[in-house]
Amino acid sequence: MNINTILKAELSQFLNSQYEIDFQNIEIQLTKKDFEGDVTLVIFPLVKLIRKSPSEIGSEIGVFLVNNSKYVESYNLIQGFVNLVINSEFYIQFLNEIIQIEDFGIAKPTDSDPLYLVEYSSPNTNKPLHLGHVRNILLGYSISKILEASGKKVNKTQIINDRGIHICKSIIAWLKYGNNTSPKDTGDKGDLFVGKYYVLFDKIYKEEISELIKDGHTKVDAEKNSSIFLEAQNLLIKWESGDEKVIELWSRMNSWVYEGFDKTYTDLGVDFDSYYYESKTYLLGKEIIRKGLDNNIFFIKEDGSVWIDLSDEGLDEKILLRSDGTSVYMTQDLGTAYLRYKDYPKMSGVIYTVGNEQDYHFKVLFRILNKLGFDWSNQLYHLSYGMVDLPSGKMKSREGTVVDADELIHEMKTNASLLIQELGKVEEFSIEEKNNLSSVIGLGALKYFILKVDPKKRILFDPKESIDFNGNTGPFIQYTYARIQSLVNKENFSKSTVDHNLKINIKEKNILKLLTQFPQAIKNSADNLSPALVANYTYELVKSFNSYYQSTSILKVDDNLTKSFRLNLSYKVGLVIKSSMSLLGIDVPNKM
RNA sequence: GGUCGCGUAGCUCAGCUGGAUAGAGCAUCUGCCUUCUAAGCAGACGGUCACACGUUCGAAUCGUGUCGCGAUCACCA
Repeated sequence: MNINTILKAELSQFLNSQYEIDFQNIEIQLTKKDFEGDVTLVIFPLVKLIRKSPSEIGSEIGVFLVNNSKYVESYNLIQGFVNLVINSEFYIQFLNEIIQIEDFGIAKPTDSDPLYLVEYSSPNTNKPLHLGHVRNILLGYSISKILEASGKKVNKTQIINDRGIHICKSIIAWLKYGNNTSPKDTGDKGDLFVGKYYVLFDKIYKEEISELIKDGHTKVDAEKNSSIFLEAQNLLIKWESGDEKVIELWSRMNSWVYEGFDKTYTDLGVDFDSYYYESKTYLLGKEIIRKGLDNNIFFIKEDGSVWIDLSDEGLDEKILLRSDGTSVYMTQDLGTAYLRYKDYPKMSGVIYTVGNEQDYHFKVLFRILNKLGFDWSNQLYHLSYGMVDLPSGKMKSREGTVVDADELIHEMKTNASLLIQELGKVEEFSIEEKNNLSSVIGLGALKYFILKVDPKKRILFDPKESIDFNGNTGPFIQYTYARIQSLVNKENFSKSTVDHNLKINIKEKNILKLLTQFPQAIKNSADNLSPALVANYTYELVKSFNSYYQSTSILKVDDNLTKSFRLNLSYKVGLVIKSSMSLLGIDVPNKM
């Protein structure tokens, strides 16, 4: 039951009978604050068609709707805007309708719904996850949930960058200085353990370079001739040739890293349905390039490297295979894309959650796939998001100026825990309950902080200033949910049908108005690939409810009908908050 | 230099496909806990929507240009 569609139908009936015009696109929007009314019709578009003044048309429509529509109580006309007051009956009917639907607004996709692959996280296996990954992971996970809620089947996936020179660097440093230890020996988290050797490699590499420069080499020359670098390069060649010892070592180190990543994913409350590995797709990429060469889509330069020329499309030449025949980033991505469509032939699209520093890369990737004649190339979307910057500038893993994901999660929980103690609301909680609550609130704050911002905007994160727990934050929303649970539990509430003739007040109407918009909010969020829309919707609803909560004694009325209505309303708001937060991957506590 | 993105209150951000007097939070100030949880509520203060021109009944929103910030244009990933 949607008031907009009802009104549109009634209006087009009016226009048909009075003026014999068929006009479907009547604009209906929410009435602004400070004006009386619930919804507003913008009648300027009709002025030209009907050739009457806005005020004439407006009052004709207003009178018609008041007389003919079951739900329009009154109207007022201001400068070409017809504000309609919708009656209590509509809202109560609406509430009665949705109270019966447990997951109001949330679709449950079936096998017949279109399938989308959402790729996110996509880490390198040579170092731990950092704040940038956290934004990526939260965005990807949330958008998967939102797509599902809007009726699409989703397969959450990642491409794991498990091969290449960067892993070889960690391996070399470990071989030289690792004394054959494993994360178990040192007690480190696996990804952290391997990351340490990556940092160590870089340190030695830099030392060797400056030595070589001292000895008279140029910088470029020194970079190419550093012995540790040559060792890493040599290792990569051995890896590509399938050297058993190297492969064994490589997969052992990777497995440490995966263990570490899994821990972080669990902490963040995200998961995946499928995994792709570059080590398994880069050869396929090479094959595709060979075919492209046969079809003259690519060309070979004198040194043997393979390129594509996109200069006629405003892009430039792009390398696809190095002169030594080894693959580059693009090679792997071509292979991965192809493999995915082989695995899921009926797929309706792939969404790549990758930072905006790679906008150009994806533009080129999609163009190449198109040139290769894959008809699915226009179903690929790059969900591009802005970088997370620190006050000191960009995060650089090699320089150690990164905010480590695990540390950040830990810190958020600690801060939440301190606040819980301070507020002293949970003294009767067990240690376990307190820990759980700290985790829910700390993570809620972190997730909401990141997701409420438009993905394409960059975020400035100051590690010194911890994320807020007041105002437009995750904990604020969680708090409101907890209050509602408290009401519901206190009364042993069970849902019921509310009497049609009850009159509702302004605040109740505002809340119900917002509830009617929940499905639309999800749809907008899915269409724009932006969890921020869901986040902001939730905040509006929560604010509105809080105001109601504070000004109305929800439980303290003599009239049982009114009390029942208030409880039903509160209960439903609670459910919508919960659904909405779950689309952001945020849990809500029953008590806090 | 080319391309892409961003620029809204002191700070952090909303503002959906153009609509009325541009909205929140933080910070500052004023009230409100013997009343369902004060992580809250009500209010005050705070704006040349970077700038200019254009499109039209109407522009923060669309177009062009200028300025500022960022990203990118590698035999790195």
